[in-house]
Formats: sequence, structure tokens, C-alpha cells
Amino acid sequence: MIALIDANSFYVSCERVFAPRLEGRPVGVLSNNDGCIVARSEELKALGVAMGAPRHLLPPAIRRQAVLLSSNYALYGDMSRRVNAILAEFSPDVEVYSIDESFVGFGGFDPAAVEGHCHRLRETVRRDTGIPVGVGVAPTRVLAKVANRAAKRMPAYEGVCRLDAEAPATRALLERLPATAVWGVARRTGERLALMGIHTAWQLREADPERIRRAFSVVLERIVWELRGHPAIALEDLGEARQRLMVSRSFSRLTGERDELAAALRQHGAQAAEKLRRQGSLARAVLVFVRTNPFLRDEPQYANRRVVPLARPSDDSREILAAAQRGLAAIHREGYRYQKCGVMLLDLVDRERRQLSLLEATQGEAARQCSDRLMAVVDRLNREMGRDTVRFGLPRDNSAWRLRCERLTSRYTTRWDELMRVRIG
DNA sequence: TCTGGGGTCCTAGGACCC
DNA sequence: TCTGGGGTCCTAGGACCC
Repeated sequence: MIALIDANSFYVSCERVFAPRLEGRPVGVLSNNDGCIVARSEELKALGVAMGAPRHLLPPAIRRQAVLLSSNYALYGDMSRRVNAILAEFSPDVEVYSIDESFVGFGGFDPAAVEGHCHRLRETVRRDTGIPVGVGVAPTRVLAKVANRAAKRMPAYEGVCRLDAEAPATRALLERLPATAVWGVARRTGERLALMGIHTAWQLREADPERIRRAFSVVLERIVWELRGHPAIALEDLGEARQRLMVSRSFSRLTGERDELAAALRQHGAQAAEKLRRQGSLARAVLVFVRTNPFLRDEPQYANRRVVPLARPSDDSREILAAAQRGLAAIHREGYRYQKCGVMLLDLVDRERRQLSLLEATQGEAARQCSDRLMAVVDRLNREMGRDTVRFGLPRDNSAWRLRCERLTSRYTTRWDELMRVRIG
């Protein structure tokens, strides 16, 4: 059996742990630059506010009633680690799927005891972190997702729902569930399924897997098997290295200045390189992209990207930033007001398994060791003394890449100096 | 004035090779 | 007038997830 543990309105729940007066009120958390709603309390959902709704398009009445907060990723990331540390006490097999969701394997556990175990897990998370979670237990991940949804929506389950593949209760649930509520089936696929007469999760489960694969893909075929209780989606290794890595941001205001794009790309590139070193990989290529704001129909539009190969697989910020600047030079055009840019590191390879070219083996080794030591020092200083203690190139005041975050709460769990600060009123 | 930032996997189609 | 067949690799783009 596998359990999916999913926090309820995770970002909002984190905020409420440290501001209990937000309980019972409509609360939303905004994306970077305070742009869109990315987390909603039940009260905010009840007001009809959609996920991803742009803040500036919300009706004034809702903006008056609701508490809308800037996103505080330092806080959410730390709370997420705390939740996962508790999960690890309940099973050796924890796979972190996202900041607010983890799969927990109960292979080898007494099946009859799993539900009780999950209730204790849920209560412990709530008691020790303050975060409410729902638990869905089933033989496959797709069914665990279904179970989790039921656990959250149907009070009778008290937060823990177990679904066995062949149980009548499972069938009843799947017959009432729209196909598009199944994990991995979204609008496009749902529209095509409807043309085949498949509207519910149960109908999808009963469809011929062969036919589904031909009409769609192996991805959807696996979902059919999973709905039937046959595992078809594997548990990935915990902490497996990413295959690509991106850092990008919208500007807090549009900018046409090449220097501002260059400064933003230095910032993003340096952060991407740091992530790369943290996961122990090397990149073989750097992709740079820029674009204008596609929502502004009256503005001239431009979007472009460029892949710049690196001379050798590298995790050296200087080489990555140099490549990013070459990419920018190739795609920057005058006469546009840019809204966003970013750096993606591609073709990542494991640092320990790097292949040395003959040239590197003879000439480059000393330089490489020097680079490794320098980067290690940069990372340590930034880790211990705070981000941006060491950075590449001069910062600018009032840079467009600086985020707007006007309703930011304190980093309660990671900064002593912010613990007692009260900022939201 | 203001519309996020990451990721994954799969498929189709072109380039290239023999 | 005539112009194979099959394989691999790579990239772009679609669709989906949180």
C-alpha cells in the first residue's frame, strides 16, 4: 500500500500557524511579484476565487475582505522539511513529490494496521507542525490521489481514506468522479476522452488499455492500469538529481534596457549554478530566454531563446554566466519592453562520472581544481553569511529584477531576528 | 500599474547514416 | 522519366503536474 500525504492549502496553513487570527478568514497567498493567487483557504475558495487568478482582476469586494499575502518560500520550504521529517518516522520509504505532497510506502506493513498508522501519522504532523494534512491510502499512486481527495472532502473519513482496488466503495467513488479529476488527466485529454464516451474515472478504468494507448499515449494507458490497482508508475529515488534546472523571474516592471536584462541574467545564472552544485551535477549547455508581456496586446511582442554549449561540462558560475551573456547578445533586440527572462541549465551529467577529455586530463585539471575550490568558498559564504554575500557583477539599485512583495510575512522558523516581528495587520 | 516558477515525460518529425 | 528502406539521434512542442 502507498499513502499520499497532502497538506491542506499548504501555504495558507503555514501562514496560519504563526498568525492564528487568520483562521476562519478568506486568505490567499500570491505568486512572485504578488501577481496571481497560488494558494487559497477554504473561505477564499467559497468566495469563488479561482486558482491562478490575477490579483489585479479580483473584484474589489473580495480584495477588501480577503487577506492576500506575498509568498514566503523560506517559511514554506522549512515547514515542508519539518513535515517530511515526521513522515520519515512512520516509514523508511518517503518520496517527496512536491513542497506540499509526499508519497509514503507501506510495503511490508500489516495491511490491517495501515489505517490506524495513518491516523497517528496525521495527528502527529498536526500536533508537531500545526499543518493539517489529508491521507489517501491505496495500492497505486493514482488511486492514492483519488483517496486523498476523498479524505479531504468527505468528513466521514476523518482525514484518512483507504481505497482497495476491488471494493464496492471504490467503484462508487470512481463512478461519481469526473475523468478530468484523475491525476494526469486534464482538460485536453478530457475533451478527447469525452468524444469516446468516457466521462468518469470508472469509465476510464474500464476502457481497453490497448485502445487508450493507441488513441493517446502510454502515459494514459498507465493511468488505466493504476485505476485498476496495478502499479504502473514507479517510485523514483528520493533526491534524484534533476535533468534540467531553471531559474527565471518576471520583472517587477517592464524594461527595455539591455543592462537590466544582463543584470537579471547574472542573478538567475548564479542561482542556477548554485543549485547545480548543490545537486552535484555539471551542465553541458546553457539556455537563455527573454520575452515581452504576452498579455499586453498593444505592445510589440518578441520572445526568443538561445542554447549556448559549454566548452566542457561545468558548474563554474563564471563559465555559466559568460555563456548566458553570449546568449543574451544573440537574442536581445532593441525596441521592446521585456517582462521576463531566465536561464536554464541543460544536459546535466553527474559530477562524479564526468568524462575527462585528453586535453583536460593533461592541461585543465589544475584549473578545474581551482574552480572547484573557488565555487565551494562562494557557496559556503553565501550559505553562512546570507544570500548575495558574494555575487558576480555589481548590483544596481532599483533593478527591475527585484521582486515586488508588499505583504511578506516573517521567516519565523529560520530567522531569530524576524521571529517577533509582526508585519501583517 | 499589476497576469508565477518551476519540473516531468512523450511524440512527431527532421537530419543523418548506412 | 526515373529517386529505397530502415535505423538512430536530436529538438520542438504538447500535455500534464504542483
